Amino acid sequence: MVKILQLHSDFIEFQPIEKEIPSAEKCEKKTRRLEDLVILFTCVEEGDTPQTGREAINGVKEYLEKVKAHRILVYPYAHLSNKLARPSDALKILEEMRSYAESLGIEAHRAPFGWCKKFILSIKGHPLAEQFRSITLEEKGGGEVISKALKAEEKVKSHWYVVEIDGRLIPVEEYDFSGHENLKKFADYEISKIRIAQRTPPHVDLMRRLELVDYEPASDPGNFRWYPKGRLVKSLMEQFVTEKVIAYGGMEVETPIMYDFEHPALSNYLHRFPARQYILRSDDKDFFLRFSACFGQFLILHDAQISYRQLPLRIYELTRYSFRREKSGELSGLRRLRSFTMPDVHAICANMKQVKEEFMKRFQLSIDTLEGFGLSRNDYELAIRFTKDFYEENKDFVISLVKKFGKPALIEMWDERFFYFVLKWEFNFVDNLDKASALSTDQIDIENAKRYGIFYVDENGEKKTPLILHCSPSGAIERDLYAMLEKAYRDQMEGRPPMLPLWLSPTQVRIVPVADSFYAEAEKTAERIAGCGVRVDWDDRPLTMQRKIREAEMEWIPYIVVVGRKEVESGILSVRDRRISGAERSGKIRRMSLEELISEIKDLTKGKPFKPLSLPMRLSKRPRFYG
RNA sequence: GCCUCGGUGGCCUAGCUGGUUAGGGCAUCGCCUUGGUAAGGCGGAGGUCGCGGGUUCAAAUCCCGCCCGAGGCUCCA
Repeated sequence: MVKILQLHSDFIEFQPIEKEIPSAEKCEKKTRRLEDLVILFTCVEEGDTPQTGREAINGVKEYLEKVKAHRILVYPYAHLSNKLARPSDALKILEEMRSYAESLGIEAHRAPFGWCKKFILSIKGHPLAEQFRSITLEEKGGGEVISKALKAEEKVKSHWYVVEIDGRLIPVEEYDFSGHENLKKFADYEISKIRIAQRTPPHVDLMRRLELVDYEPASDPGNFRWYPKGRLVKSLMEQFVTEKVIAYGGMEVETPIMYDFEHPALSNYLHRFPARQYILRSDDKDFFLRFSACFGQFLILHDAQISYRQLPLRIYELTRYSFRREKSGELSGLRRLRSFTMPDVHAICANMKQVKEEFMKRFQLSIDTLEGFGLSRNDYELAIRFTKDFYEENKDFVISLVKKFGKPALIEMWDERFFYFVLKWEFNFVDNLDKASALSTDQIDIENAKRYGIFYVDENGEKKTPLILHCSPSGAIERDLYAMLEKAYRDQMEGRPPMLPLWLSPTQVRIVPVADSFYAEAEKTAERIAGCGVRVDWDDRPLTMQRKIREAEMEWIPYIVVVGRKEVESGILSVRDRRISGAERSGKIRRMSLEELISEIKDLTKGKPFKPLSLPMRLSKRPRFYG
């Protein structure tokens, strides 16, 4: 097996110092310098042949094209193996590599063999600059140390289509996107990866200004602090998804956030994603922080006694948190974090027929969940990704998803299966910077039941391996909030009042007394409303009424109630309704009784979770957390 | 990780072709104002100008190194 440490470098300088073996090559002891090249620290093992060397160079050539380099240096490097080839064979193969490379039009150099050399080198910093390869003839490309999954992904050949609701598959480049501008943006983002924006995403300013969430400089990047209002909103969102999933039949569990690196069932799964976890050392054991809820649930299912009678069987956890150590440059506000909250419901199914039925239910569940966050089908785009084989056998099923969705969808088709799933779909949100990211998703997993030893017993008493569906009906909660804030920003830009859905607004009703002589009345009103299960506060600060209204508007409070002499005398409230556009400002004021206001709010928030306000009801008692 | 941009009281920011006590706005504190649907007035306090080094008579300002952040590339189970 030829092993190569392959380094895309700015330069190398090397100088032979003394012979290490008697058969060392003849050479001058002077320093040589080469610039802008790929260095191949190469180790030749027993059994390698010149053909192995040529094969290695074929791989190198592909790489050179990718990184746009033209020069290589074959540098003998014995330290990559403990079963080295005989020096004479090794030298022959190394020279073969050099000359073969030259025959391919590559400028190829070789460092002298058998010498102790000193060297200085500078490696370029891009992601592909450092690679390790090992080449054997029997198994082309096999035995590579770098992640198989990441490798596989590079090789994946994708074919892109848009599918119409009538089932026609149209190659993306031929599709007429008029009337589907958002889908166009999404497709552009996915395929051509055009990204221009050079500004902070709008939701980042909003999340801080509204005192919802903020960066935490004392933590690792991508780990956020949640202020009281943000925690309240997030907690309601979490509760909402959980209630939805339980109604669908999910059994909620809770599992550890860290797992043993060496656990046999996990290591296999894990080694597909090297260097992306947080590692935690405790005594002399290494743990990783989970990057999804799969582990805990699969381990529970592994130990469970499951009968075919119980299928489909749904198991659910909302992870707070899942951890993914994304590269620092990939992080972006609430859109992409290193720790995030993820509802994850798995269903184990006996067969494809059951999978299909279950899949449709979860598709609807996901639509309903996003709907609850105020995201309608106009706000996101469907992508469906599958292998060619799966599509050929299940065309109707795939099309039925699109039909149910009711809009054309983006299709990615793979020639072969490189992942553990044969089909997945996502709902993708496109933000104000034209960047897309996945919210809800579901996958058909045909691999992990076996990997984790999950079985059910069928009607004949035989152990069977099920299929597993992985669904997050909302996607990461943080990302839902990101989508809501981005949507609100867009509303504002287009002249509509930005706001969160009523059931998620931290303050639903703000009472503003006209003067401090009405403070007692304001407080009484607030308390009556609070007693009915509505989040209400009142502004007792020494400010003008106009000022208080302005600040309430800037907090996106849906109902602002002014209390003064008129209201006390008539018993009718003056309610400023945020949903009524500011164009005809006087139209914003609605006259209604306390009971009418409360029943309107109850009505509009029906079926959604409620939590009481977790801040003092008197504004003067609240600290300012940001700004 | 690389590239680009940035870091000035809690927040936003002026100053940055080097030169008085670093200027303003918001918030905070105090006083006045008691108001009818998006900013009432006056005053006070609050600053290691990210960190370290260098150049200079003199550095927030110029140079070097580092730290942190954002965006882009890449990546996205």
